[in-house]
Amino acid sequence: MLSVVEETGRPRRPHTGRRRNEAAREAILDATMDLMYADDGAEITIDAIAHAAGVGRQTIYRWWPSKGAVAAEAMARHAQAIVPVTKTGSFRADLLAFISDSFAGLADDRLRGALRRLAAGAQSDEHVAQVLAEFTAQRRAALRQVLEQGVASGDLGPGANLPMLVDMAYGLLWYRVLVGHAPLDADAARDLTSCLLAAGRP
Amino acid sequence: MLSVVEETGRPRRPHTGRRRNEAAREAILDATMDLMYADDGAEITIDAIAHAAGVGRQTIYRWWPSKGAVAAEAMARHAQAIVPVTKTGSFRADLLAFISDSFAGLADDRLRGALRRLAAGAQSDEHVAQVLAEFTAQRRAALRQVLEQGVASGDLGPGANLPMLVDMAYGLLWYRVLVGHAPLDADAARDLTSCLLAAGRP
Amino acid sequence: MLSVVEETGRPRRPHTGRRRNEAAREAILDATMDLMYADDGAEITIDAIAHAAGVGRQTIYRWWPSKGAVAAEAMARHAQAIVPVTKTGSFRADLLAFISDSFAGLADDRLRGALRRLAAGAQSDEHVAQVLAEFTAQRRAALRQVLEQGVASGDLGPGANLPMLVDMAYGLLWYRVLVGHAPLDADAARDLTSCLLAAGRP
Amino acid sequence: MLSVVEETGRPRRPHTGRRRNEAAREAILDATMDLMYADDGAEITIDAIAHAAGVGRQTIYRWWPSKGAVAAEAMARHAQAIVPVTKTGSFRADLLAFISDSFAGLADDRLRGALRRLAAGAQSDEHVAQVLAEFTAQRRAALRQVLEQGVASGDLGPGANLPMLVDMAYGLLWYRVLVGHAPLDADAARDLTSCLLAAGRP
DNA sequence: AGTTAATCGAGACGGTACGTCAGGTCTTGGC
DNA sequence: GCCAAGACCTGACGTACCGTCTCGATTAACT
Repeated sequence: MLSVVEETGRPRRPHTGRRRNEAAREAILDATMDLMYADDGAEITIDAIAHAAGVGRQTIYRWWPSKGAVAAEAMARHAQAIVPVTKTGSFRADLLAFISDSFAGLADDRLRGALRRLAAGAQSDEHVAQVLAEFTAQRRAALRQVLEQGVASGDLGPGANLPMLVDMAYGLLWYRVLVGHAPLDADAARDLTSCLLAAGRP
Repeated sequence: MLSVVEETGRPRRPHTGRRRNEAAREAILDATMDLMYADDGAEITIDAIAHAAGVGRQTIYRWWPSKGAVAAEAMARHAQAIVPVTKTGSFRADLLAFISDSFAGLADDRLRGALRRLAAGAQSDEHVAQVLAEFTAQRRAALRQVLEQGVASGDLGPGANLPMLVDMAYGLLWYRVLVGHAPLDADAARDLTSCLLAAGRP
Repeated sequence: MLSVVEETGRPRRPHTGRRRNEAAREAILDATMDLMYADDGAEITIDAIAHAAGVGRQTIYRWWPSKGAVAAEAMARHAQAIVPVTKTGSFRADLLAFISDSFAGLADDRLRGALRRLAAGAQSDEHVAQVLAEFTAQRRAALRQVLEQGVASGDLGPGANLPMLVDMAYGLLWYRVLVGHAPLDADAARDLTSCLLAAGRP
Repeated sequence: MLSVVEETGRPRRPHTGRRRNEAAREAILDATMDLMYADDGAEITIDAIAHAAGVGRQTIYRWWPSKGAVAAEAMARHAQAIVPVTKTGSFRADLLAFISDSFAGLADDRLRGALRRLAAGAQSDEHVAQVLAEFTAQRRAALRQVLEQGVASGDLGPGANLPMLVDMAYGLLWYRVLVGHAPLDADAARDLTSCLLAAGRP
């Protein structure tokens, strides 16, 4: 529909006067995500975000304290429960499904790239660090929920150190994502599942 | 007046003519480490490294392809034999010692900060990524060596998935370093050791 | 505390937003002229201009294509109406006055130095060449105007080759400025005037 | 002859031990002239000269105090009486021939470029200035010699201001070379000759 | 209905760091 | 001692972003 898009391809947002323009805000977050997903390894700059969003730089600085804060909010918007917890009856099958799904999602180069940028950004930007912390906490909680089913079913011992098991699992995932020395494929998912079961065995 | 040091306090390195000046190389790496250890949060600049090392910028660019590569090599130089493999006779004690020592080294905020910078830099700089890969490969090899003693002693089963165990251990370490949601203290070392033993049990 | 000048002594120019800041432009040109007039023989640096003008380097690059172009424009600004055309009634007196004034202005070492830099710069910088061309064209036009009075009064023949006379006059001037083998004093002005009159005689 | 030139095209000069290598000296001067004649407008660098001459930079610095000094000496070597003084019997013809020949030599873009570089370099390098002074003095002497024939023959008056005529002639030449606003063609030579004759007429 | 006020896209501004280039000095190893 | 080679320190270059500032427009909210 031509009325929304100029021939430059830039959406011509309606002015909202003296109230914040939500369309601009979303354009900024969308553009930021696009850039984080981009696999060209290019550094993300405020200029690039502003230009991609068709926005003035000042509009970004008006609403976010730092580039990391923008990236963080953009990531947080997209970090919704990617891996739903399934229940098949068999604990091992449930755990394997959870881990396999988690790994499978990371087969996408662009998503893996975004996570790497997120982790890297968190090391120097407090806002990003917070988003990473919340994001990983959600994931840990989800996995822990799965493992607690294992305790309930007796597949794991009552004294199993669940936080440690969770951290070992996600530790392996992030370690391989960030270092890249080994894949996160179906075999890895199976092996990790076995190790976790053995480590938590009664 | 000392013959080695000018009144400026800068070591007056002897010129080595048309051959690479090893003293300059080491001054650069030392200065880089000093700056990485500095926890003032300041970004490390090529200018800062050059100035601190008493070196021209071009001398850095001549030998390293990027700032990250310098930092990486500086890190690698200091990461030698941080954790010596001990042998006490008991496999569990050896493994616990290795992990405890590894964790203990990371109690230093500045070293942890350097590792975080290293991991973050690896996500956008290919040269840093390579050094991180080599560095972590060394550490994995060291841990694997320890675990193989466990296989030999029968504490671990002959079919234990050693690469997976190693990645789980270092995964946990890096995960907690980079996310910071849980400590790497003595309890964590003990718990991790137990989990690894259980996961690799015959 | 003065409202215009900070304690650093730097004029705190008002920001003009998204429009070019004329005050900055003039500060740049003024600083450039100051540096060109400085006879310390130091090479003029973009950094030096920017610093002296209290301006970022990029602001210079934004508006001028090369260092020479800045210098050229700075020169051109100061070269306005250095030699006013006078009219006394006697053509010979007018011509002598014009030439004498032109020569007298070059008695200043610093102005002569600036012209030498201008001519030298024009040989390798197209932008400077253009400014030099325009500047010299203005001067030639002024002299030609004087000579045309001579044609009108009959002191010069109707077929006098005015462009050649003009070029001979300014040629001598520049030749002596650039080579420095002979002075541009009152005697020289008188002799040149005589020669021009003789060469253009009816 | 192939024994002198490597396949790289670089002359393999014989080493002269602890005595200065004249072949190297000439290679440097030749390379410098080649670069000055080059019409690509590129700045001449010591590196470029050294590389073109197949010489170490130090060998240049050992024998010349500055880049300009090299260029100056190189120019001086080639500045031998380019314009021979002819004698046809007619003073006007002799003068026209001298001026025409002088102009004709400057039809070559590369020679004109070299002269422009020479004049430009003289403004900031004392050594080049000296060479330019000597070179132009030679030319002025040659032209003066021609004009003195005119005085002897009566074509010029006994009180003709020869230095002024000479400077007007060469002034015009250099002015047009350096500013480039008008050509140095046959017409110009003829007009200049006429003006000089008129200006020096008894 | 007119005034005020805040947002928006835009882009100039003063800076800082970048990576490159050239200058001039120094040393090696061969002759 | 001269020469080719090339590393060294220095410093200027032109570029990329940063975060700030102002503009003119647009519109909402308040007279």
